[in-house]
Amino acid sequence: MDRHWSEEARAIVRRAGHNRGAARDALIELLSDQDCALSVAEIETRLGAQRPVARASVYRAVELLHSLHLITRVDIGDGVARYERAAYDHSHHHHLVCDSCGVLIPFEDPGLEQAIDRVGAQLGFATTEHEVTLHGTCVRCN
Amino acid sequence: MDRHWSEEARAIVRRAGHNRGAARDALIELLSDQDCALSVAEIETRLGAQRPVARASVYRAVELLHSLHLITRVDIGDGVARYERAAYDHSHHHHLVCDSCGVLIPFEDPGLEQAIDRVGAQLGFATTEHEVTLHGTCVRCN
DNA sequence: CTGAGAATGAGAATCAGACTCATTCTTGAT
DNA sequence: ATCAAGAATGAGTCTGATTCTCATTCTCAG
Ligand SMILES: [Zn+2]
Ligand SMILES: [Zn+2]
Ligand SMILES: [Zn+2]
Ligand SMILES: [Zn+2]
Repeated sequence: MDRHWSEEARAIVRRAGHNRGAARDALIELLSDQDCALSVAEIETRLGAQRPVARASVYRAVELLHSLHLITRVDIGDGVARYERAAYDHSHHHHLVCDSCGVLIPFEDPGLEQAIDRVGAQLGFATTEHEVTLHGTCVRCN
Repeated sequence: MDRHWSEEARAIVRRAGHNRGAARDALIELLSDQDCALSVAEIETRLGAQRPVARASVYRAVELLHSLHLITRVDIGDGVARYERAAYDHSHHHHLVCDSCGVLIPFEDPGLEQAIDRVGAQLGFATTEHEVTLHGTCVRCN
């Protein structure tokens, strides 16, 4: 899906002083093909279809990629963290969660982003990242 | 702090068909005195100072109050859910989390709320609740 | 006052995520 | 190409939050 992202991600990881590793490379490749967030369990399962990868390695990899701002963490309140690749231009989406069927719907909204930027600036808070999640019922469920 | 809220909360719980219980009443009383969110562990400790309350009871109570929209759940990404009372007029605040010192700073922003309402409406999504969290460094830490 | 049903308490069971350490892989240097 | 040092990985263990179970206690309508 996004070949450029996976190349860039590997380059940034190396520049940060890390050796290359099969598990992390496979994870980067997997995330580059996704349009929305995956949980660690989902990542582990999908990678395992090709070559088994230890859970600890998945956690280590997402932690590193997240600390380098290469992926964003999505928390929809079910106690399971999800991760998805971040765009270089800081463009990103947020999520609607249907509490009835559990579907995760991504959306983008410039007006919302502006409002968030304004809030951080007003309070003198150096915002590095933000999370927005809407809960409710989707069109099919209501 | 907000006597009206605790009375209203108990009335709504009863109307929903639940008997009264000492543990839940104590929890409601505690939350009515708070300005911002508390974790289950914090609730348990503070209640225990007066009369021991089982952890399971705290979890049951916050689950019920949350399902009745009497409290809102705040998830700042540290794996610990926090809860705070909700206002009747649906007014509420969101949070800034300092990733350096961990402080939780509440804020209100009408413009942000409008942007969120607009998004849900545009996508035909019946929004019941939403969560916004900004991460970064606070004034003292940056 | 009583009984049915609800709430509570204590502890076990789950589950996500963090940690440990022995083994394997990368990579710069020889 | 070879080697050693340091990094990454895998398998399993450990922790901490949340959920589940069930016996006991409490609430409240009758
Ligand atoms: Zn997404
Ligand atoms: Zn955003
Ligand atoms: Zn708050
Ligand atoms: Zn809001």
